[in-house]
Amino acid sequence: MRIGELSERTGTSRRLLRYYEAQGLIVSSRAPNGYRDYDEATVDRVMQVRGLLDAGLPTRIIKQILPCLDKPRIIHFSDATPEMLATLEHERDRMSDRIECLIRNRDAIGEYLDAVRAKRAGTP
DNA sequence: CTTCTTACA
DNA sequence: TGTAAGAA
Repeated sequence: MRIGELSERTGTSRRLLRYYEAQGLIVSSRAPNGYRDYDEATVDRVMQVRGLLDAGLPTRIIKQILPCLDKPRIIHFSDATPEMLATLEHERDRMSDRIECLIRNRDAIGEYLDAVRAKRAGTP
């Protein structure tokens, strides 16, 4: 498929798709007309990348650990160098911190909402 | 019409 | 990351 379809199917702009490729996060072949050509698996790969990006990981880290997370949920511990393990542990901890931060803010918003509702229900 | 590359008030 | 521009 061409970049337009991949863009629609992944909800990612063409600009970003080309950027991901430049960063080595995804790959593509070229059609005779020069257009990028992606295979089905790329759709999942982009979702994979987006998930990692959304989790707060920088593209440079994703580039080096993506080979370890080829398929969703399945880890390739074959090429697990000590550096790689350290990086993964670090990122895992960062995710945990982020999760805690998110929970705090989510709860703060929840409390605010409850307070507003309580006031609205008490003084109509 | 779609994609490519390059560049930036 | 968006968008503009010129070419294919």
